[in-house]
Amino acid sequence: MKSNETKSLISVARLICEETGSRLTEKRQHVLEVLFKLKTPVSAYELTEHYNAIIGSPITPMSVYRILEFLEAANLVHRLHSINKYIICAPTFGPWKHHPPLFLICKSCQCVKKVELGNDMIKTLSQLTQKHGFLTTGSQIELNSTCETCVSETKKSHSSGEPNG
Amino acid sequence: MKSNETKSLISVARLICEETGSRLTEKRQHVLEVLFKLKTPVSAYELTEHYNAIIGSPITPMSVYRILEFLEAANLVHRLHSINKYIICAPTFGPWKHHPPLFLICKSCQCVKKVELGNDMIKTLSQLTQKHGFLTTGSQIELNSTCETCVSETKKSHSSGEPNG
DNA sequence: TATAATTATGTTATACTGTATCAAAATTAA
DNA sequence: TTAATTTTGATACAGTATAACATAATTATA
Repeated sequence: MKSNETKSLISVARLICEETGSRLTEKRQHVLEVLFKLKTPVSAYELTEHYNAIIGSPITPMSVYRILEFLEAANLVHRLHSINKYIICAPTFGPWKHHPPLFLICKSCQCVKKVELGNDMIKTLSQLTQKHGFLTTGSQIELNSTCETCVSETKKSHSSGEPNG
Repeated sequence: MKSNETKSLISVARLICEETGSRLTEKRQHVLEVLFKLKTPVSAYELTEHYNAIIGSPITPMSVYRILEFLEAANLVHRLHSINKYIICAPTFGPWKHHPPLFLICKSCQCVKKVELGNDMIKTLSQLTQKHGFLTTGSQIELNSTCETCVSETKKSHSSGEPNG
């Protein structure tokens, strides 16, 4: 039993595919659904495991890579280069042909937060990239840092004086 | 015969290491020198090949990884997460403990441009990351896009109507 | 409808990337 | 000199990504 959210996701995805003359096959749908359920970013191999656990018919990493490539090109999935993982990207997250969001990625626990940039920020960034000979559209920004949780945990283990072994 | 630039690089690196009580060993020096010569970002394995080609004594990827980790912690080498590559970072490029630069990376040819951000830009970004529970210091920003050269080359091959096979 | 062309997936193999582990060597501290 | 620490050597292996070719499914064309 699919949720309404999932149904809407699939129908939007189908529209996007039809626009470009490509097909939203069953496997591609399933990959989207699995990513939608997970919400959190996963590697292609992790996705393969989840797929095989959730969906009836099995899939190989090779197919997953191909499907991810397709979905990424269709702006339905986003690839986080810094951590080699994938997350669902539309329609809940929305496309960003002209307004790339900022992805905050924790170096330690690899949690991710998507942040919308303000208009002036976008403008400044666009000017900067153009000035240096890079395309603005289709760009994606990843900021690698450390999240509060990981910072406080590091502090704890340091201040408590517990041994590392 | 080492250039003056290389000599100054090494002496600065030595100072940084001495500050933290660590050692700038021969291998570490060599890795720095190879990266300095290359200027362009390389993977750990590519670096290994260059090292073995340039330097007399051979090195294994395992050692290269360890040395890169060390040099990165010392702010002498920068790791570009998005493309899993390393570039020299000091003293020519300078450290950025509190003012992370923006790295423009071409998805197609993987060329890299380092861009200094203005003070207001830094400020806005810092506020944004803090607001979302991420650390500001030690962060690094990578923007994946396409460089002008690759854009025009794509256009050329498309407009000329030449077949893809 | 039959045939050809295109697209998508199956399957296997393999290359590339990164880390764990333990041993040996080199350096520093006592 | 001995002990502790740091660095490197060497091997194995886990994880990531792609190449290549075969088969199946879909679409286009006669």
